[in-house]
Amino acid sequence: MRCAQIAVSGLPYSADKPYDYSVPDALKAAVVPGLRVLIPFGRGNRTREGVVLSVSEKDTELDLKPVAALLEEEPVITDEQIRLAVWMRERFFCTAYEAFRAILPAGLWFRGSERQVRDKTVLFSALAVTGEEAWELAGSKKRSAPKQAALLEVLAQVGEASVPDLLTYSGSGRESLKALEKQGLVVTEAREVFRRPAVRVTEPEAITLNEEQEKVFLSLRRQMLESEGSAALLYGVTGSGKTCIYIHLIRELLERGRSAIVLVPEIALTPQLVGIFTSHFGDKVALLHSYLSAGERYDEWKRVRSGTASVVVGTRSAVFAPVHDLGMIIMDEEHETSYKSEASPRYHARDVAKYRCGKAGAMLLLGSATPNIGTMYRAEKGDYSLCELKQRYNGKPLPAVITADMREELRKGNSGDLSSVLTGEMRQNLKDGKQTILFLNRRGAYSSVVCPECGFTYECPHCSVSLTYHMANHRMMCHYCGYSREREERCPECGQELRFLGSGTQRIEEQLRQRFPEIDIVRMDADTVSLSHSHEKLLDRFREEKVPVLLGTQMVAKGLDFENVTLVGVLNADAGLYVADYRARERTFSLISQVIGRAGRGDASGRAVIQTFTPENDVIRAGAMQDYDGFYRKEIELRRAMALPPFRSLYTLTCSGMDESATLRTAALAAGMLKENLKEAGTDVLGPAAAPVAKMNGRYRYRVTVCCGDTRENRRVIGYVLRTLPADRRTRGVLIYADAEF
DNA sequence: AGCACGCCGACT
DNA sequence: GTCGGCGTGCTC
Repeated sequence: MRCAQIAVSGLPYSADKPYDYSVPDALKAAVVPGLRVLIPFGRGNRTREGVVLSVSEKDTELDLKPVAALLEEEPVITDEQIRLAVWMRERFFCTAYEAFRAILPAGLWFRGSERQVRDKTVLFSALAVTGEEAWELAGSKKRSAPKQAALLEVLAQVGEASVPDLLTYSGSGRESLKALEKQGLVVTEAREVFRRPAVRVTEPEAITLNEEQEKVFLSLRRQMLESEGSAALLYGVTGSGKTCIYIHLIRELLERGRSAIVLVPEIALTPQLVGIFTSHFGDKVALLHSYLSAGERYDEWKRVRSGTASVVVGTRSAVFAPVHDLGMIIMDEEHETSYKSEASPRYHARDVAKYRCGKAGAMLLLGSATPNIGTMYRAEKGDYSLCELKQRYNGKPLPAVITADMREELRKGNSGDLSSVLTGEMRQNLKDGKQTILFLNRRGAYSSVVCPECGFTYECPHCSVSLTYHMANHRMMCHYCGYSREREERCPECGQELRFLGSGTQRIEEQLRQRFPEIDIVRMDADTVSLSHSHEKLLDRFREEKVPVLLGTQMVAKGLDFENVTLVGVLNADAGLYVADYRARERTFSLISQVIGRAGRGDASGRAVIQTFTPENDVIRAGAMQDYDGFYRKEIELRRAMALPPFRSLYTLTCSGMDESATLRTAALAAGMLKENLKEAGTDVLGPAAAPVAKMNGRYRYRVTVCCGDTRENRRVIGYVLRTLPADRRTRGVLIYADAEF
């Protein structure tokens, strides 16, 4: 009898394994590995999707269920991709089916089944009256229809917004919006939102390499052509021309009929890069990222698969692009955290890239000005070759860095968020007609409210975090679950007047307006970006209207080039440094470095002001001096001493459940099982401990951390715990998953 | 994870 | 007498 081993959809990790099905004679010819099929599953025999992993002949007349139907005539999944999925399952503790979902574009999964790929539209609401009229109406509706008033207030501020955003920010329901539409105050229309972003094709500048670049290029070229399956680190300061080298290398590959994948951390923030690649390689470039609709992504994916496109530029998931004859994977800004997936499969693009390059005989090229500590260590050890670019192009100097001691400011009676040093420099810039970028570290980017008398704060009822204040809707909101409530003037516990704590971008904007009442400011944070639906619109305004100040979070720190920016400020350099995460120091360092790199990219020499409460901190000091090497030396010794990655792998098991004691009990059981089964010397099982956000969406979260060698046997034990524990009645209602770092 | 089967309480 | 509560165990 013909049998097919099938990876089944919708299973938890604990039930995931190949399931045997019989292949009816009529389907015998078509059922081959890689084919997606429909199969009956479970007692109810409900239809599920599956992927054929292998096909075999078995004489045992087992009572197998038959494959019900085929989802396609020819398999879309290659043998290579099946092996990749199996590898991912073993390494990242996901089901095989989840791995396939990551490997293939979303659009593919909907074809043939009931869901269809359609043009994605989103409802947008806009004011049908002027902003002033809206404000007035909002005032008069405050009593009779507070929800409508809230909607009008938000719209008066932003003009228009998508309906989901609008409802979230105003805390109102669809009914209130309908009422406003009926009154003719608001118009709502469906709009296509995910058009393929028009690529700004820059003129294909002549990219001649300078002496240093030429040397690096030649050495990488030799490695690429001669030692297949190897990896290299291109360590180059911001503006040293890494992109030029990428282009020259890709050109060499294309001449030999091979393909390349270029990974970038966030495509919306690197439009220039996409433009440059398109200008050099034209139609050979395919773009793969999450801002494309499922249909568009599917089309680009097909161009890659057919071999029409041989240069893929994309974000994390583009590491799976099915290019023909892969010759190189480039990971630009390889230290960026967005390369790690936070949902199952919890993979790091670097690990997948390494695997694929090894199998395909391709070169993995990691580029960064502040390499990941593990990457630099491997380069030092000789696992990766190391190429260094030290010169900034045109010999532009790095900005002068000034550290502002915020304790000193406090002593001088300045309790605001802007140091006198920074405002002084800003004043100078305004006089010179130059622009300034102010950067607020994410940790401090939102403001909460506190009672100075009794310490009361608003907490989310579902998550163990404080609610933060949002100017757009004047409401207190939870960043994890979206819960919102109104803010009171006085403390509900003791009646004292409530005060703001932390410095939201909005609050800093207020302080800026007080100091510089005459100037225009572009604020770029999660709120303004989601309401305007674009980073680019905000950045264009900053660039083209030469707005004096850009104030924002993380996103302003990325690879943006502004000729006229000569001053950058990091408002809270040390926020995020003192958190319970061994990567905090590394992240803070690269953040500071990156921000400093933003200044002085034009002709005038730049300055950077680093505000901190701990100017003596070694990370801050190394960051301010742009001393990656010094930072790396110290950090790698710390890691060695504590036996953290890259010296050992780190596996985090997270348990989450509605019942706190059951969740903790499950974590303790997991810790016990791990300790019992991981006998290898140099293995540590830590915890259980409450996760940094101990409660999210009503679920308590406890973690167990395992530090051990990167071995198959260790992963087998962890997999065993993940499969066994859910069957234990003491863990009822508790979810368990694991996350790996190598 | 779903989903059926099972064995106990309050209803026509 | 039955409808339905969710605890238990399995899925080729």
